Amino acid sequence: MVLLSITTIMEDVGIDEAFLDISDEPDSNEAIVERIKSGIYEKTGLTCSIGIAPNKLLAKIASDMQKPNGMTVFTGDDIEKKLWPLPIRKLYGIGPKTEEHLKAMNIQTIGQLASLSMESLIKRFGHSYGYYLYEAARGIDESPLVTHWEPKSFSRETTFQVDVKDWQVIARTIAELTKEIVSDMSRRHYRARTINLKIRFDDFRTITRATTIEGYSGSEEVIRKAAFACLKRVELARKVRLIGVRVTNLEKLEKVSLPV
DNA sequence: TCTGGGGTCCTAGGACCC
DNA sequence: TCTGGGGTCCTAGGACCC
Repeated sequence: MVLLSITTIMEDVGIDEAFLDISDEPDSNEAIVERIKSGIYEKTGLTCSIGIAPNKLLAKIASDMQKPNGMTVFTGDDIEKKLWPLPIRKLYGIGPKTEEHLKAMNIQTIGQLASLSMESLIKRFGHSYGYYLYEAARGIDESPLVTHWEPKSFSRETTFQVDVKDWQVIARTIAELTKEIVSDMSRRHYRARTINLKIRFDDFRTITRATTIEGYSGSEEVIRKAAFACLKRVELARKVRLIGVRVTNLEKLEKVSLPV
């Protein structure tokens, strides 16, 4: 609510982050930051860090630069000075695997990443991600704020305290997870066509199996049966550490309640 | 560094159809 | 009968984010 009083163009990112489009706000950056900080402090007693930049990618990085209770302004002119010296891992979308990969190529900073050609990045990382890295290293990000979205999947998973071998326990767990998912789904008025089962073994190997059914369903029985059909296709040679169930391929039901 | 849960997106390969 | 191209759907796995 604090943030919505600033602007209604807002994208929630998880529980404690958001992007705000303040490009049309008449107040100065400093004034807006002050309103946000004091508003959040009054409501929650918490401080926050704020980044102001021409796009989401840079705003995210900027907000990270002065961590407790800070504010960083990033302009298009700061790319070389502020972005390029940073380690690659600071770039949104670069995780441990890509970091490792790039370091093996002797790329340590975002600036060094920016020295690679688009062709070589696409060759190494595939079309979409290679192109993303090329642009991100230059601070380019045209992605709009997403103010409304629909879920693409519902899932539940659980890790056992002790690795299990007992088929009964596995089956019961699948049934329980399914029940919770179906409850989520029906509360939010969705039905699904594809049911995924995820199993992690005691050696951390993780496999998935999917079943796509004839039409969309929100029936606990139908979805549980599909999950069991997936389970049948798994060779349970090792103990199981984690079980997960996910439904994808969703259809939103209209407010007028339809039979499930 | 190794901890868990709920998500998203991407890629590759196979099946099937025209 | 064989070869090949293009499109779509499905499955399995991987990487990343909060």
